[in-house]
Amino acid sequence: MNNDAEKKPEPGKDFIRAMIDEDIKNRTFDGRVHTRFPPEPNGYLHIGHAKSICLNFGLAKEYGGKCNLRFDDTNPLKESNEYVRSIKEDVRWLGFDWEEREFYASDYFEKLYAFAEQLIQAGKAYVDSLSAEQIREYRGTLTLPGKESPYRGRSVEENLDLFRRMRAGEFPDGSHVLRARIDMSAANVIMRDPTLYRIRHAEHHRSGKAWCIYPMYDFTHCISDSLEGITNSLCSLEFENNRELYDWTLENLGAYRPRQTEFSRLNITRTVLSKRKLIQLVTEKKVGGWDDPRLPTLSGMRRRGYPPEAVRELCARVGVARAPSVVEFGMLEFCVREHLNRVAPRLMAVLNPIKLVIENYPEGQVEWFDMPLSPENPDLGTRKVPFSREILIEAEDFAEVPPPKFHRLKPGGEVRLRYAYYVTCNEVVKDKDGKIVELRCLYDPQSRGGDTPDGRKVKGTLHWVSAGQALPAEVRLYDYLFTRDDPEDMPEGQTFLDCLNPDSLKVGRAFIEPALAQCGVGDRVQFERLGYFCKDKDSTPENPVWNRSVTLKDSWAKQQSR
RNA sequence: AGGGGUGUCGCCAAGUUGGUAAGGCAACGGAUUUUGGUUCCGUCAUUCGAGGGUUCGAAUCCUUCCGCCCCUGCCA
Repeated sequence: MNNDAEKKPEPGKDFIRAMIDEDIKNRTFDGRVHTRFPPEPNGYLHIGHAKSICLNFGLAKEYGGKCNLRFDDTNPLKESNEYVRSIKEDVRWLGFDWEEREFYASDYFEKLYAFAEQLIQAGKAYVDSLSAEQIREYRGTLTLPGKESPYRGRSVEENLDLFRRMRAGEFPDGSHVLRARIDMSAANVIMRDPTLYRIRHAEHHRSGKAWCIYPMYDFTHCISDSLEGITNSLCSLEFENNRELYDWTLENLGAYRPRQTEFSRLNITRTVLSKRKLIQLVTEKKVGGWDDPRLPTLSGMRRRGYPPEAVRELCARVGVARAPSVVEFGMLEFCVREHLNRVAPRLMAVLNPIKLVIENYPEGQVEWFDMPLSPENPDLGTRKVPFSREILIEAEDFAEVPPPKFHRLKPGGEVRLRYAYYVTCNEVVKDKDGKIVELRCLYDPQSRGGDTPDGRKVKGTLHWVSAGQALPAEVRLYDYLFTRDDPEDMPEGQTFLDCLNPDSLKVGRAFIEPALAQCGVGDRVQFERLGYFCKDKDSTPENPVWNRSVTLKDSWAKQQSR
C-alpha cells in the first residue's frame, strides 16, 4: 500500500451537508442536528416525499441527531386520519423510525393561539374584516405595491377582543382573519400583511370541534419547528419566499430560530408528482386507487414490487441541489433492477406459450430437478422443477424463419432448456390455417442438467415449464401512465389527463412453475427473461396474480427494433 | 416596484482559497456467461447559458445580456 493511492477525489458533499459541517464547526446549534419530516395528511406519500424523508432522516442518522415526524394538520377541510395512517405506514416501509417523536401541529393549537395574542399585544398583528376578495385587491400585484386595510389601525384592545371572539365562535367563516402587520409595499408579496388565522367552523380529524379558528402554514410551521428544537428546517424551493416570514415570525416572538434551507424537489419524467393531480387520478377512477402500481405513490410502488432499498438508492443517487431538475424514469428502474438482481430468486414462467413435444421422452414420465433459486447466490437454496414430455416455451423463442443472429429455437436447431436438456426441433406442426400448433423435438438424454459430455455448445438457453404441472397465473404488465415525458407540458387546452396511456396496464395469463405456489403476497422473484415480478394482494389460491415491477434489459429486442 | 432563485455532456451531479472539467444513469463497443440478463473492461464535455473584462492562467473574480423556476390562497 502506498499513500498516493488515497489521493482519489472524494465525491463532493451536497450543499446541505456542507452547511451542517460548517454549523457544527462553528457550534451554531451547539453541534446538534435535529430535522423533521412534516407532511400534511391530505394524501398519500409519493416518491417526491421519499426524497425529503431520506434527506431528513438520513441527515439525522449520519450526524447522530434526531428526526421528528410531524403532521402539518392545520387545514381540517383536507385532512383525515386515513392519510395519517398511510403516511406512517409508508415512512416505516421506507425504513425510517421516528421513535417516540410523533408530533402534530394540531397539538400546538393552544400554544399557537397564545403566540398569536403575544403578537397582537406587541402591535404586530391585527384583526382584519375585509372580505377575501378585498384582501386580494388590497394586496396589489407583483409589480404594484399593496395598500393598507382600513382595519389595520385597530387598537391592541380591540384586536384582542375581536380575536378572542373569533376563537369563541361568534363570527361566521370568512368574516375576519388575523393578519401580521408588516409592510403592504414589500417587494416580497408574502410579507404584505400575511394571514395568520382564519375562521373555519369545521371538525378537525384530531382536535374535533375544539377550535373554529385555524392557524396558517406560515405561522404554524416555524413555531412548530421552534418548539421542537429543530436545527435544520428543510423544505422545497417553492418556500424560498416564505423564509423571510419564517424568520420574521420567530424573531418578533423572541423565539428560538431554526434555519430554513430549501432544496429542489424530485421530478421524474413520465410521471406526475403533484398531490392535486394524484388525488384527481384516484377520485376520477383513472387508476385503481392510491396503491395502483402505476402510481408513483410509495404504496403503489410497494405494490408494484419496488423494494424500499431501491427508492432510497434513487434518492441518494439524484443528490440534493438547488437547481430544478427532472430525473429520467430509467434511473429509478435501474435502482430497482440493481437491488432485485441481488436478492430476488430466479424462477421460470411462460407468458405466451407454444407447446413442445419431446418425441423420444417417455410418455407419462415426470422427473423432478433440483434447481438453484439463484445461480449467483447459492445460499438461497434450491427448488424442485418438474420435466416431462410436453413442455411450454415462449412463442417468441421459436422462429420458423429466424432473423440473422437468432440464437433461439429454429427448425433443425438445437437449444438448451435451462437446467434440463438439449432439444432439437425436427418438425413444426400447423393447423389448416397455417398456425403453429406444436413443435416436435428430440432431446439428448446425455445432456441432463444442461451440459453434454462431449462439451458441445449451444447458442440459446430457453426458459420453460412442464405443461402438465405448470400453474396458471394472472400477470399484470405495466407501462408508463403517461404518453409524454412531461405530462404537465400539454398543448393549449389539454391537461395531463389527455396524455394518459391507455396501454399502461396489460393483464395477461401465464404458466408458472409449481414452486411458485408457496409465495406470499409481496414476494418478489425474477422470471427468467421476463422481468421482476411481485405477488399481488389480489391473489387467490386458484388465481395467483403477479405484478411486473420492471422488465429486464433486452439488447436483442432493442437491436430488432432498430 | 417587482422580488427571490437557478443555469456544468441526452438525464442527475461534483467541482475547497482562480491552476487547466469527478462520479452515476442512458448510449455505444469488446470479454465472460446455463437465457441476448448479470459481471468485467473500454469509449462518451478542448468545455462549463451567451458576450465582454481582470489574470501567466477563469466553470470558479468583475460586468452586461439571455433562458428557466417560484411568489399576487382566508392551501401547504
